[in-house]
Amino acid sequence: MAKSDRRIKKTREAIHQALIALMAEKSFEHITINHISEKADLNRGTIYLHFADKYDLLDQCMQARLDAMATFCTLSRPGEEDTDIARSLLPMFRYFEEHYAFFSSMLADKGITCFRERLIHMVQNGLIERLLTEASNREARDEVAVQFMASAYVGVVEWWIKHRMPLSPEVMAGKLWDMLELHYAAIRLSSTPG
Amino acid sequence: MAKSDRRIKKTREAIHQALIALMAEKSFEHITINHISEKADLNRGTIYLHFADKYDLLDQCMQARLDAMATFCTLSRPGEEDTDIARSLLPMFRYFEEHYAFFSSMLADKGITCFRERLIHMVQNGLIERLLTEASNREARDEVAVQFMASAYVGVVEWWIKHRMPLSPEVMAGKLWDMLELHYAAIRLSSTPG
DNA sequence: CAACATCGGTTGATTAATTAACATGTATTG
DNA sequence: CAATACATGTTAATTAATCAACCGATGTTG
Repeated sequence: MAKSDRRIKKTREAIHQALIALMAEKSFEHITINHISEKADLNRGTIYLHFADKYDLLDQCMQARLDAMATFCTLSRPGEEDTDIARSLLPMFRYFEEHYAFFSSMLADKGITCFRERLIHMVQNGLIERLLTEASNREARDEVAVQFMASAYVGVVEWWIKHRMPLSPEVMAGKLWDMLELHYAAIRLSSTPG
Repeated sequence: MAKSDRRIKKTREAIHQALIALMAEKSFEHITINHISEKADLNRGTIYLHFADKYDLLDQCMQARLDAMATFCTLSRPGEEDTDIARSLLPMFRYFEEHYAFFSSMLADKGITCFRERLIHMVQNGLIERLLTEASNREARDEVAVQFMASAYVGVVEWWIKHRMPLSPEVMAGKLWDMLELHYAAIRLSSTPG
């Protein structure tokens, strides 16, 4: 990762933004390197200085957005060691709202299958596991329960984005948190009876 | 004018936009080259590759906006040889509305005196003279009348911008055109009596 | 007064982006 | 089929932007 040169950051971001903009117009398979270079106002060869092909570009673009989302969620949480994912939900929905064009394209494009899996994976590692590995039940983590909650989580997010965000981030964060908490309480009850 | 390299255009535009953004925050005299380079996300030395100092930058920035405004007004006029400035008024007000931040800063900053003069000069050359030099009275142009109408024109624009655009571009274009036409008719009557 | 900070302007070495060509493949079309 | 038009990668030479210094001036602060 060559760092500390503004040109690299600007160029990569311009290419990313061009791809995102084009994906709002047409499907990923119909987008060409020429289109991207024209939209980004860059020489076509410049793209190959940073990306092997358009699939590599899509891969890096996805990962960059997901990483940015993750840092955005953790950074905008004042309570540090709370391991409270409730505070992460609202920033996450706000991030989705802010980058609606990107996530909507990613979820709508039939040719892109890995994005949803990545999102689930990120939710698993970053959020759900924190909840299920609290001090009380750190040793008794249930992989199936993690998968269950992460899938439900992402499913709700997907519904919200595909339906053009009919509810506010605040309402969505509240609803999702209520359901997660409800299920979490049920897990605790069933695993430690009496 | 070194042309045909995208980097030059992008860099110059980034510096221009940084200056415009900073002028919305503080007066021109309090803006430093450091501020501009930080806001534009450029190396400080890069600015000196394009501009002698911040005054040269302001000069070029002003001229670029005024030139863009002129071409925008003429380009968005379908009727070619009509010499009808009425069609230019609405695009002009729309251009002002679009670049409100820039023009508002330029007119508000006490340290900038040449901008209003340039605007008047542009209105004179580009618009008013067309009106007053029609076939009927091409030889009998009145310099005082030109100055009169151009000043009135710019004064109306200045009022509109300084008052935060309280009326729509359509209404403003209509009002200004009515007043110009009224005065023009009066001139014709007084110069060719009977 | 001396130490310190900041800005303006310049410079040299380095790195990235640009242009304009390649060669190749793949459709489309007359 | 031949011609045409694009799209994909790659390349060499050129140019622009970057970084990290430098210097002198100016101004602040202890």
